[in-house]
Amino acid sequence: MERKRTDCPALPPGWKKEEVIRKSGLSAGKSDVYYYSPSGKKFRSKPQLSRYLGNTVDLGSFDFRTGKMMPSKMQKNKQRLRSENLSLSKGKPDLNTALPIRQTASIFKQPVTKVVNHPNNKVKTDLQRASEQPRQLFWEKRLKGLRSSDVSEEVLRTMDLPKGLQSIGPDSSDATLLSAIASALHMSSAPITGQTSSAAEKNPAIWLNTSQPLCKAFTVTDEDIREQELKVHQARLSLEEALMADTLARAAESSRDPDGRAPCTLHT
DNA sequence: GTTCTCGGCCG
DNA sequence: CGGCCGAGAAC
Repeated sequence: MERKRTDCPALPPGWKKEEVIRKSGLSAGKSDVYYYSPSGKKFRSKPQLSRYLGNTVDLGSFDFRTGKMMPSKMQKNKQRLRSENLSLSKGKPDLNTALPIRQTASIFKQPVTKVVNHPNNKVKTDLQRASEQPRQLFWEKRLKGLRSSDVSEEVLRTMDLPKGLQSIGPDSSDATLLSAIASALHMSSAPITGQTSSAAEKNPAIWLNTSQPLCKAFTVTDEDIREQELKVHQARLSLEEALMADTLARAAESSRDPDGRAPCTLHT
C-alpha cells in the first residue's frame, strides 16, 4: 500500500509524515494525514501535535495536511475559552498565553560543532551577558492581541501610558507597547530605560537592545511619581473599602445561615 | 490489549 | 467542505 513515511522539513529533525487514502465506505478517496515523532508516537491532528510540542515550535502557520509552513495563513489570534485554558493548566503551557520564546532554539538533539578555542579569539569576560537567554529582536510583536480579562471573561480596561512613552519598531500600537513594558518589568530586575541608543530609532533591526522594551528612552518626572502615588493611594482606599464590605457581608451571611458551606476554592 | 479505519459532528 | 476525534473493526 501507499504507506511511506516521508521526512517533514517544517518540523524538527526526525519527524515523519504519512498520508493514507481511504479505500472504502462513503468517504472512499478521501485521505488522512498522520505525523510520527522521532520516538514513533503517532499524531492525527494539529491540536494534538501542538499540545505535544508546546512552545518548542510555532505551529501558527503550519498546514497539517501539506506539512508545510504557509506564511499566508497568518490567522487571527483566536481567543481561547477559559475552560480550555483550565484543562491545559496541568499539561504543557498554553501556546497563546506563555511569553514568547526563541523559536530556533529547539529542544531536540541536533548535531553541533563545538569550537573550544581559536588562537585569535579573546575570551569573553562578560559573564552577565553570557547568562542571558537569546531573544528574538521584535518578540514583543507576539504579545499583540493579548488581553487581560476577569472571571466573567469581560475584557478589563487597559492602562493608559504616560505621554512621554513612544514605541520603536515594526509595530507601534499602544497596546503592544504596554505589554512590552509590562513584560520587561516582569522579567528583569534591572532598570527599564527604553532604548537608549538613538541609532535604534533609525534602524531598530540592527541597534536594538533586546533587554529593553521597544520604546524610546524616557525619563520619569517628579510629577509622574506624584501622579502614581496618588493612584496607588486611591487603589488602597478602594481595596480597603471592598475588604470591609466583604467582611460585613460574610458576618451577615453566617449569622443568617450558620450551616453555610465554605466558598469554592480552586486547586491546582 | 493496541492499531487501523471510516463515520459523523461541528465550525 | 475539511479538520478533528469517537468508536467499531481488525489484529
